Amino acid sequence: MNFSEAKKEIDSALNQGKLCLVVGNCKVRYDGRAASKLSEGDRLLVIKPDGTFLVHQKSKMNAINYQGPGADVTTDLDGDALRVRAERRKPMKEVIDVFFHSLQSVQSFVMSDDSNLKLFGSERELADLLLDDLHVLEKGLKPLNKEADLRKGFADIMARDSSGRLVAIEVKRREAGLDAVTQLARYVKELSQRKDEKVRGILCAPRITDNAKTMLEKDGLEFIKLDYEVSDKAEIKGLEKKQKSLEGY
Amino acid sequence: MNFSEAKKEIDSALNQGKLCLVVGNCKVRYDGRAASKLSEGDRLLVIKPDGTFLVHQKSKMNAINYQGPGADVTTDLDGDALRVRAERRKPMKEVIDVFFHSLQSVQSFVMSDDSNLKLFGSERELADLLLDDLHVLEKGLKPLNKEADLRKGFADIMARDSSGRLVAIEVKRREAGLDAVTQLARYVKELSQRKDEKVRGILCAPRITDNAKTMLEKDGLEFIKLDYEVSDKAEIKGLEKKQKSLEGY
DNA sequence: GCGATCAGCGGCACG
DNA sequence: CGTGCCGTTGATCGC
Repeated sequence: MNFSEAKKEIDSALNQGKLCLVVGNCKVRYDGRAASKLSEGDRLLVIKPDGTFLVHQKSKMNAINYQGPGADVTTDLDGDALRVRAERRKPMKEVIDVFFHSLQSVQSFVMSDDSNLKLFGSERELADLLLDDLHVLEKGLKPLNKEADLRKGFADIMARDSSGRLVAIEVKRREAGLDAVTQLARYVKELSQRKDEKVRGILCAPRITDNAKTMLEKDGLEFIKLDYEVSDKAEIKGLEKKQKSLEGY
Repeated sequence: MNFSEAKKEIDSALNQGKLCLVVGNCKVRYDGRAASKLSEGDRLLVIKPDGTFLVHQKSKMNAINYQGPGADVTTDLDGDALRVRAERRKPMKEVIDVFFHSLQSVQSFVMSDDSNLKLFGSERELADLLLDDLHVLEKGLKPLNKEADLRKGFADIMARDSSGRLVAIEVKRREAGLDAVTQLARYVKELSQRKDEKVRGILCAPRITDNAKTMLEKDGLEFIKLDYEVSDKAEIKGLEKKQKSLEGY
């Protein structure tokens, strides 16, 4: 395909707010938050109407080079190559240059789409469901306001147990690692200082790594295994108490 | 475009290890780690030779539905729609069904590409550079990374200061938030317990949020502002000591 | 707009 | 293989 035709096609697509796909052999250069070079190879370039700019190789899920929504895309005939540039200034100045040396295809499409994804099984959804069934965790647990105590990030669920102690509950939709325990520990620490009372911390997840469990126990926190099913409607399938509090350290 | 022709084209592309692009109006359903529904709209489907399966809407960087490398892709004429399915069993059973009701384009391409990205400015690179210039952080700091202290999760750099105290240094390539402080605090805590001596913790980043700085100071940790430039070769531009130790808590 | 956190995170490196 | 953690993380939500 001819470069100047290709340039026209891309420019026109950009102008009309169409999705533009370019396949060809290219080099890529990026300079911004980091910097990168990619030597010649066949790639797919996707340019979306919102400025999204994706350079895909033949494997892997993620684009090898990219620019998010809001990028300014321009084209230029640069000697024996067609240069497509995506530029951004918002977080900081960033530039991607794609130098096409040969083209397999340039196409553009009108994309009409008003639909939003409906997702089931998010952490938020699980926490909401659990809030309505706190007794499955422990008898006598009474929910407090869900997330209002701290402004700078706090536990998913706050509650009081049957003996009146404050309980911070962190829900994870997948295996909990060290970071999850660290996070809960921070919440418990800050809360107990703020409220000047002992606070329990419960981590709910379908699984926990060995290291995380060790650290959690050392910190006097608790883990409750919580499996769930997703099927149009996120549902809590069951749970298994595995670890009780060690009463401080 | 005709569905049965499209099916043939896609099947052939899959068979020959080509990149396949499909643009058309479709519905999408996903069931796996979570579940989702997406009603009709125009989308781009990218199928890579390694099984990568991406459904892109007209905006945003990330695919709205996807399957990673290793997915098994099949097609089926399903009444008045062309169904393209990506199935995976590896982490767990996951299925995406894309139902095309009309097609704008089906194309496939041979993709020859042996190049790897050269990236400059990664955290690892910054840490390595800093390791060779520890004095810019503080006079008398001596690196001791060869000890390879902990296996599972540890500070980027370990050193000893002029008075012989152990120092854990965490490098962040971007603004440090609460999580970065929490992470460093965990390292320092574990290390001081393990080594049975007081350990200093230094966080190096171009910026730190207010909350994070507050927490860091309360935990007796230190922050050193560390700017850098990336230009073909990651370079440490300068630094600014901002916060000194508060001598334990 | 900043900040904290989630994500079907993905990907990598190391044990 | 698990596990920790970085990422040009991106995207969302609350303030």
